[in-house]
Amino acid sequence: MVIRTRFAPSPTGFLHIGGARTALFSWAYAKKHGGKFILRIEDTDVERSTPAAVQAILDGMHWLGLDYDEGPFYQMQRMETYKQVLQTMLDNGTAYHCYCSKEELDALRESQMQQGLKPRYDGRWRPETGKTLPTIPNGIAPTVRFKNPQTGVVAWDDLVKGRIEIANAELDDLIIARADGTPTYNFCVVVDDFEMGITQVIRGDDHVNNTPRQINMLMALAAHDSNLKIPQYAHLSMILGGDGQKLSKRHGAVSVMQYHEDGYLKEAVLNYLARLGWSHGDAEIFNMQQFCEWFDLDHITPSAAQFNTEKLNWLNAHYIKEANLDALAEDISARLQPQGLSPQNIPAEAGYSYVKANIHKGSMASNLISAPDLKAVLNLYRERANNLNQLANDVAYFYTLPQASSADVEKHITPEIMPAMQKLQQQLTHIEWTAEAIHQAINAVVAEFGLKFPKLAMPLRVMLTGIAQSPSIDQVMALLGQNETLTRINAYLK
RNA sequence: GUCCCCAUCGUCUAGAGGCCUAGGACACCUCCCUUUCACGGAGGCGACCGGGGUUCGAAUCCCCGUGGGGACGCCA
Repeated sequence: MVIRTRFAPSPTGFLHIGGARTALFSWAYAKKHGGKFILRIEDTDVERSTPAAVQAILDGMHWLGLDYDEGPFYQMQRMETYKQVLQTMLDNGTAYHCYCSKEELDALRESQMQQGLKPRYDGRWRPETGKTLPTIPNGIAPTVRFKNPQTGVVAWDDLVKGRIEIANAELDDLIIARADGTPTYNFCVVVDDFEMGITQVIRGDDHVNNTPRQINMLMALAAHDSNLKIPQYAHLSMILGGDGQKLSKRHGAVSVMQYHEDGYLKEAVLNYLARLGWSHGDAEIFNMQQFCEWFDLDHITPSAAQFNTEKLNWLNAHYIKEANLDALAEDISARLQPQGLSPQNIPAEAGYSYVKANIHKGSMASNLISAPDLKAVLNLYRERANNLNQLANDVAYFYTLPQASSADVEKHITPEIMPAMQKLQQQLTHIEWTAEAIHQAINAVVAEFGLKFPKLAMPLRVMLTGIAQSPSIDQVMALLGQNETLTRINAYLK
């Protein structure tokens, strides 16, 4: 049997982290078994569905690389099918018209709640042999309800939660078509999962309660269609926010694209999500190919998982170190643009001063030199970064003049070290511009003045990078370039 | 309220009756490395919700509590 899974989001908002994990698991399950992954947009709620949300979902999936084999299918374009099935059910008596008004239903619910009962439809329009139905009121368009069995139990072996049984007595006759004739969610899901040949329904925990109703409908349909097979169900428990609270629009339910903007690599997000609720022994770091080979439903935890940004950061750091340098440079370059810095677009011959002229409107000296190569810079910095925005921020001083804080200047650039700095500056003018030679030059001055290395390295950091933390200062200088290094030092020597 | 689900370090998890003195990872702490900050390396702290069973033996199975969550829409 060919495995067919689907991801069926409703386009009422962006693709959030929970939806992304559901999609990831469905996708991986299909990949693992050489099956098909189908994308279906559940847009039957005309009020809340928007084209923008559809696009947001598509964008999110595209960013993560969750490609689908079929679809996207839009339920609103499948109306004819639903109407046909609806008519069939009406004809064969598995569904019926209900003329209750919303007000009537609300009143019913309220009184049931007050009596401490489970709110449910009381079946007043449910046809029964020997029962007289109320008189059909004027001016009320009826809804269609599914005639749910009233006795017995519905049961299924949930692929993550195990066997679940629910008494039919707990279920009422749900509305499957609105007064305006449009079908509702539970009905469309049933028709689509059947017609699209879905073999495993992998979805959120919040659908557990819908499952018995859907199975009942499927069975009603099956009675008239021998091809129908009931899919297997796997219900994923939810992802909680870092504080253990449920994620919601107002509570940290961030769009998956937000992670992109916030400086995360898709590899990190994917790896993190894969480990949230699923495990493969002690494996923590693995790529999607590996994941697809390992993935199974047996190792999904049935309990809810809390989102932990710290661990995501750790994975992000790992993938930044592993990233392809060209791709990384492209990404960082894009993150530098908003700051007016575009290292990759600088004409080689224009060089570094070109950038400065554009940023500082000519306020800097304009020695014509080359801007430091972004890839080389990133290679030096990626080891210490766990976020792309942070990384972009860290390397920005290579392309624009840094502004040191007065605290750092006071602390490190003391009058006492100025003679040594002066000497170093002179030495720097006539050496070969390599990290090694620079290192030797600093060492020589340090020895001559009886200092410790950091005594000179720290002020250099502040002068050159604007802050007191950086990679090896000799390497920074080598990359910054001789002219720019001297220019920045001179600015402090006056 | 009713029904359903869940329960191992702070967090993500391993664990399918003896391999458990409960393993790994993130975070945290200590030390090492060191040219600052990071990276990295080595250690450390730290959990089976409670109570009853079943069994020679239970984190693992059963029951009851407790706690948490979900669902009860002409939303999906």
